[in-house]
Formats: sequence, structure tokens, C-alpha cells
Amino acid sequence: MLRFGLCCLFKNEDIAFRTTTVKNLSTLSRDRQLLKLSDICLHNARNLQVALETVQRLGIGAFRIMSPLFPRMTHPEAGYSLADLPDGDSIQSTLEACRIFALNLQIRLSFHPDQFVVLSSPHPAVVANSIQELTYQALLAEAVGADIINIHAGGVYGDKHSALQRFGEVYDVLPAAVRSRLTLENDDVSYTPEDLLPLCEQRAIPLVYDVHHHRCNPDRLTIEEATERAAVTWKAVGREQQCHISSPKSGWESGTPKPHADYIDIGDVPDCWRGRKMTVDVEAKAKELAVVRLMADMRGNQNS
DNA sequence: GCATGTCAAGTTGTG
DNA sequence: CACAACTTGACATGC
Repeated sequence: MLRFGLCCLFKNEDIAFRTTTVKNLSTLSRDRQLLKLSDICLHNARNLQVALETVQRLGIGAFRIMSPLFPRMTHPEAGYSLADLPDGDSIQSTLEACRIFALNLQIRLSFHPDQFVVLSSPHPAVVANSIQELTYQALLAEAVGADIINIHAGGVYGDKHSALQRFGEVYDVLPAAVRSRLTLENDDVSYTPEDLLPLCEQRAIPLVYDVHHHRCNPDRLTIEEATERAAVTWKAVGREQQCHISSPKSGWESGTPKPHADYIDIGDVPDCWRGRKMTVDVEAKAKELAVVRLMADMRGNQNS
């Protein structure tokens, strides 16, 4: 019943995504910039298709798409839209092919914007940039049929309550394409499931429960309670629950359990997750090898 | 060729 | 008080 997901990259498969920097682009004329960006975006869209085919072949049920699939798209100077690119039409139709493939083979797609997206920030410019970035990811999500754009609550600024209140106010004015996909995840330093659940329940925002973060940054909730209360936030919007799993690189007893290990120790998978209908994104350095091994371990463990 | 340093953005915690 | 960690690799540069 559990569906396991791969995050962004492959270890052994020959699938790579290209990128570029603003610094590099700034040495080129605008025409040259758009030519280069067009090459990269087409390459990445085609590789996304290969990635989905590979994920399918390996029996993996979900895939997280790397944020800079179209690099620098929202940058104030270097930014662009697909319509600006010479291969814009091919890129668009490749994304459509990805959407159909994922839909037919039931591969669940998601996005996870990085740490610069902060809706709780007291700085209006930070929030404005964040909304722009989310809007870009929603455009991509719409094109490929991804139902999740997952973010953290952001900074605390000395007062969690007012930070979450700011988050809620910004959430209410997000474009519908963003709001319908946005999910919140507990993080490993600031916001626990207990912190986020009231906001999630009040505004019908699904909670992505990261059990590794919860173990690093615990609250009064047990893993069972957090899993179940998170499940309710997904049921409320009629969608399949998603959780995250990872194992600590240096063991739980070390001073720094936060860095991710190459593989998942099956002992780190909560017992109460077994048999549930949900997606579990595997955050492990060995990437698809870790997902495949975990799926095999789960099957073996079930029989014993 | 291969090693190395750099890359848009925010926030927190460490050294 | 400066800087690394989040996660991680691709790319340009210089030997």
C-alpha cells in the first residue's frame, strides 16, 4: 500500500540535469542567453521524461522534481518565460508528454522549493520573491501534473505565533494554482508538527510529516499521533497523504543526527506506517538505489 | 584531462 | 561576528 518516492536525482542511472548561473549568463547578449537557456530547458524537460520512465522501470511510485528544472526563470535580470525561448513549443510539449506518462502510470509528482522561499518573513521583498518562485513552480506543476508544492514554515524571528500568523495571511492571497498545491512540512530546527497542525487544520493545508525531522526536533506528539493528525489534514482535502523518511548518517547517538545517510535503515520506518495508503519520499544519498533497497527490505520484512 | 572554486535568493546555530 | 549547514551538482577556470 505504501508508495515510495525518489527525490530529484539518480546515483547510478545516466540522467543529469543541466543548469547555469546568472554570472555566466551576464557575459552573453540577451539572444545568446535565451539560446543557452532554451538548450538547457529542453535538455532538462527531455531528461525529466527519461527520469519518469526510469522511475517506472524500477517500480518507484513517486518522483520529486528538482526546483531549477528551468534555471533562473524568476531572476529579476536573467528571468524569462517559455514563450521567450526558441524551443519553447518543444519544451511545452515535452512537459505535456511527461504529464500524460505520469498520469497513465500513476507516478505521483511533487516539488520542494528550497530555503529561499519564506512566506513567514517580516520582509516584504522576501515574501514577494517567494510568491514569484512559487508561482513559477505552480506553472511547472500544472504542466506536468504535480499535485504537491511542499515548503517549510520558514524563520521564527523570535515569535513563532506571529510568524505563523504572517504565513497564514500570505497563504490567503496566493494564486489559486499555488494554494491548491501548497503543503507544509515540519523542519529540523524550528517548526514541529504540533506547531504547524493548528494552521494546517484551520486553512486546510496538508501537513507533510517528516519523521526524521520530528526525531531531530520533537514535540509532545508521538510518531503515531503526528502521523494520524497529519493524515487527517490530507483526508480533509481528499488527497493521498505524503510523508518523508531518512536515516541519520552518523547514527542517532551521535551529536549530529541530521545529515542523511546513503540508505534507509528499515528500523527507522515507523511501524504505524505499514499498510497505510500513502506516499513516502525517501531522502537518502544513494538515491534510487536506496529506494529500491528499502522496497525490497519492506517486502522481506513483511514475510518474516 | 583533472582539480578546484563558484553559484540568486534566507535563516539559524555554531565556531 | 563571520560563516557553514540546509541539498547537491554542474560549470567555468586554471593547472
